[in-house]
Amino acid sequence: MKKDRSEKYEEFLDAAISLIEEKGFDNTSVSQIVQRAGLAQGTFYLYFSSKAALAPAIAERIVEDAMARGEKKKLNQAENSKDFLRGLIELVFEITEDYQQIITFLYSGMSYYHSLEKWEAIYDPYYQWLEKIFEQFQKKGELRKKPDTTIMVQFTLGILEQSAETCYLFKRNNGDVDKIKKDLLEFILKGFEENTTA
Amino acid sequence: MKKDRSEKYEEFLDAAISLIEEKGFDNTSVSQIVQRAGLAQGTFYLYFSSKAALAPAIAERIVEDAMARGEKKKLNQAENSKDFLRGLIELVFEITEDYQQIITFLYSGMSYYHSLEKWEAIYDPYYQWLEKIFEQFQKKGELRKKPDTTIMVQFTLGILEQSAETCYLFKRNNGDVDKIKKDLLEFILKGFEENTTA
Amino acid sequence: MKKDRSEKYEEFLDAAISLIEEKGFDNTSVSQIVQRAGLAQGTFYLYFSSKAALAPAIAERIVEDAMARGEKKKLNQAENSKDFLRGLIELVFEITEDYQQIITFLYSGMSYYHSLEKWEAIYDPYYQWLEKIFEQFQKKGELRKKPDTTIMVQFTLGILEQSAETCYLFKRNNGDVDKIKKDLLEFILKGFEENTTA
Amino acid sequence: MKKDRSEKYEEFLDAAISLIEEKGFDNTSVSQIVQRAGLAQGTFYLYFSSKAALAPAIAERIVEDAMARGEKKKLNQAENSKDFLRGLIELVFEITEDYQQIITFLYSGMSYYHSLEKWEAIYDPYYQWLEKIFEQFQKKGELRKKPDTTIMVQFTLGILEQSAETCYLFKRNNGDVDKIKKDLLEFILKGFEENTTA
DNA sequence: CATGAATGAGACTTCATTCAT
DNA sequence: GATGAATGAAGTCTCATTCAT
Repeated sequence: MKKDRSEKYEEFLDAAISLIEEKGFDNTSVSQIVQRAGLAQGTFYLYFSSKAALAPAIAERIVEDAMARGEKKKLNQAENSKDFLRGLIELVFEITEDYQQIITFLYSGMSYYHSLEKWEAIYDPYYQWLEKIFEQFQKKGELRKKPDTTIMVQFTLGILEQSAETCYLFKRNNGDVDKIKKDLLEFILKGFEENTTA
Repeated sequence: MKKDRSEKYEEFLDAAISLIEEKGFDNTSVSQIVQRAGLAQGTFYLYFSSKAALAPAIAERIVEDAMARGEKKKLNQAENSKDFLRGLIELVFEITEDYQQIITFLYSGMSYYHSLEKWEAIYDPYYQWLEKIFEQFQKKGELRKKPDTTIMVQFTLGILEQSAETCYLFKRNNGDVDKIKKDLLEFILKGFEENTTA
Repeated sequence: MKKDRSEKYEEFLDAAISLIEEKGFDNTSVSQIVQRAGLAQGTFYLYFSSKAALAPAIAERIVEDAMARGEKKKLNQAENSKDFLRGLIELVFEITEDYQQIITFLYSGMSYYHSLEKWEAIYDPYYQWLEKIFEQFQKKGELRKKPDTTIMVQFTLGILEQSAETCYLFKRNNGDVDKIKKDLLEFILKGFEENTTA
Repeated sequence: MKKDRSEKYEEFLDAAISLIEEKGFDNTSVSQIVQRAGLAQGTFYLYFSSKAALAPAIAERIVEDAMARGEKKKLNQAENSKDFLRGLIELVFEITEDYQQIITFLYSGMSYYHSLEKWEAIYDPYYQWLEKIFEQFQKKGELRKKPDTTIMVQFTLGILEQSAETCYLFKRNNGDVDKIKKDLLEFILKGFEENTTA
């Protein structure tokens, strides 16, 4: 089993992600995955030690995708915290729309299939990257210093993910997605912004 | 299949919840459930039409439990919004600690096993109950009017659940749970409180 | 378990026959039968020692029904062999139309569920009754003497049942049922009638 | 699932036929079949999509067997209609002796497990083959023209199958099987033969 | 007599994984 | 490396039958 992404590794991952997004992890069989990938049953086990090994691989893929999109959006070059947050909101909503089911599965599958350390290692770069940006704006004096950036990232991602999920899962608030985003922006800013009124 | 909660219905539910909490839904078999419940295999199907029918039943149970605990905590009689939120934070953290895995499963199982309408019907009383309390404090002038209570509840529950989950799943912030709760309180209040400083 | 036909005994039999006719014996469960009969699960076993005990009871019912219809048609008072056969053809087609699936099941279930002697005892009155009529016409000189009446009955019933079954099962020959009946009449008469041409 | 008769496909079919012959279709389980075939449980489903898929496969096998035996007997090269019929009687009795229970099951299982069209397609070659032979003798002037060959075949097969079944199922007429065959021959000839006496 | 909740054996089927080619 | 037929354990669910009320 090689982990350095070969062509077939990626094909299996693509197939797996699209199937799990459609039917959930447990309702997706290895044979469906290999069929969609157009490869042979046995070949799967040349690239993944087991079906369960897909979970961290998928998480990795999503984290990388999120960061790539964030950099394409030039989040770290945002002029001010408001613009940055606006971009982050877009990012989280996009990712959630694309990987909704997968993400929820990843949360539920985490503890059973793998060690938590493994998961933390996977998500760490993403968190670190965001913390760094928050720090920038703290230094610039746009954001408060009190909850440290770890917490800020945690809270921000928390509401954003949950809200995006609610938006796409239950299609209530339908059409008002933009209003939700606006409310979120305001809510988070109020929570973290330096009191500029004083 | 009778759904009016009989003694055995509850026994099956107890067994199912504890097992799913331990191993996840798909890794829990009906035979394990009946074994833990001390009943016969066939009896299970007298109370649940299928294994999948457990999901909404569990959700119902949790919602009822949450509301019962909330009422015991007299959340709706809180003197001010700060006390109320403090209580709500406690509530969400407690529920999450007890039902952590189950809740994540419920999110992931929703779309595959049942209609969204069913889920909304189950969760509705809980949301309504909270919205009503938020309204009280809006009327008292303690909370802002702008994001309507639906959104307030959604955001508040969103960060609380996500944060509690993060706390208990990854045991980082360990010991600092109290600090997290304090930060959450402050963050939410800043986001929704009427500017009393002016 | 009483075998002398009580009201409930007949109700179970009615329910069983209609269900088996719809879905076959093995796809019909005792619980479906009691439900259609409007009685309780346990009550079934007061009237039938087991599900398998239905088979001979049903056969009995059909044989009785066939003979009752035959007597109502006054088959034994037919003026000549042609009229008699015409009536018999009608009878077999009617019975087959009403009990099609059941009859085939009875054939297939015979050997597994019960002793052949039991079956012969059930069908015997029917055969005897027909043999007696054939004899009348033999004595009158309308039918040949050579294949004895046992064989005549066997052959006649054989083609009639098979043909009726084919007509109703495969709906080919559709509409031509009358033509089939005419052909059957002619065929059987040619086979058994005394050569009146000489 | 491959249907092109592989070695294992035939092994499963052999095992299934012998078991069903012994105990009937519904009393035969897939595990018994695989056990008798000496293969694994899962392998069965590589060759048959379900247990029900056995039914048409078995029918196909029997039809092919019947035609192969018929050709070996050179039925279509019979010198006259009498010889042909004698051969056909032998054939039907042999087949019925070998596949007695199976054939009855096929009749009863037809409607529940599969579309009638499927069944007709399976049996069609057999009927066509026989019709062609009957036609030969019609053209030679040995058989009457009036009931068309479709009907002739239907009637002939009808009595033969029913009689053979009766012979082997109820073992009455025991020893007299030859007499039955003689009577059948005479009966059918009388029914279809051209009046050569005139 | 009648009831119907409870039982538990057993049926069908799926699927992750292996291994000879 | 790649293949895909074969495996057999395990899962969900049904159902004939019993028995306490």
